[in-house]
Amino acid sequence: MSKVTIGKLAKLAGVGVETVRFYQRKELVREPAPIAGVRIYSDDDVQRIRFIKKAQELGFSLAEVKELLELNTKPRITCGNVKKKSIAKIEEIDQKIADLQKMREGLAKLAGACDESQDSFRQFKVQECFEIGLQCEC
Amino acid sequence: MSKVTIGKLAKLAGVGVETVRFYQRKELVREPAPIAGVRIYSDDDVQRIRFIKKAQELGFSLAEVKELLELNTKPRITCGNVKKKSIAKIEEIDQKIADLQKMREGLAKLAGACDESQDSFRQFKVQECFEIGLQCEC
DNA sequence: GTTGACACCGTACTATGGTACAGAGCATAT
DNA sequence: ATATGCTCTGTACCATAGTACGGTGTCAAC
Repeated sequence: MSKVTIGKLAKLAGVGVETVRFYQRKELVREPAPIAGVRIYSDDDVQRIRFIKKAQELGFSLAEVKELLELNTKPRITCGNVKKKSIAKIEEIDQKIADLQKMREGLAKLAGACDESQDSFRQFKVQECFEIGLQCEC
Repeated sequence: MSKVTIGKLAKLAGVGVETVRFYQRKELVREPAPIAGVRIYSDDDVQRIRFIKKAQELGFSLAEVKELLELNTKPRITCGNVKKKSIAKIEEIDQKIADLQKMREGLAKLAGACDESQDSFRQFKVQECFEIGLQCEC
């Protein structure tokens, strides 16, 4: 359990110092009591920031990430409440996975058409490519 | 193939008129030549905007969405180039899916712990919950 | 004992992705 | 013929998520 200052924390988590402070202002990351004027952080804080970045890349806003994190950390939250919210989040995630899979399929078809004749490549059309909307005139 | 004006287009796609115009300025959506001062849109445009919104929810920025869309629409792009880029995007998508699955797993464990005794619920700990960083003190 | 590398705090600026007018024109319903 | 509802162009404003910076303090090395 490494004890580090904010600079090292930021580096370990792959963000800037200013970003850490920003997350603290937003109450996404805790602000330990300063010891002799300096705040000391642990591995947990590194993990937490990494989680924030990951979740963001997956399309969650900071507000949503905060909600996710609070599932775990809010002291007053009840068991049933946690369960309900967890399940709602799982459903959201399942939807995202399904959408990503659709997108993946479309891109795979597009890549596949590139292997065929120029002719079939040229005849490649939207509808076969992505039901969700890419247009193709290759 | 319905022919609609911008208001209907926006409604069908589930966005505001101003958002459509914004996408046009960003060259994400075409701007048809006006007929008697009014632009007419088709189903393809609806689909395209829906795709943009979907991709955004999945964590792609508008710049990335533009790239995705241009895989299909750029006239000068070569077959090999399309293939290479498609495959790169597919890998990105696979990573996102994997991350979402990890997150899903963690949430499922959290929800599961709520079913067990108060005691096991209380003993629930970070490490078992999310390797990627949620903290639990339930 | 001063120079450098951090830490701290606060404020200001930036980029992305919209959202909201203001002012003008057409079109059709009353 | 005029009011309502839409279109058009343009500019200005907004929230989110950082990023940068100025001024201060402390400690450690040289």
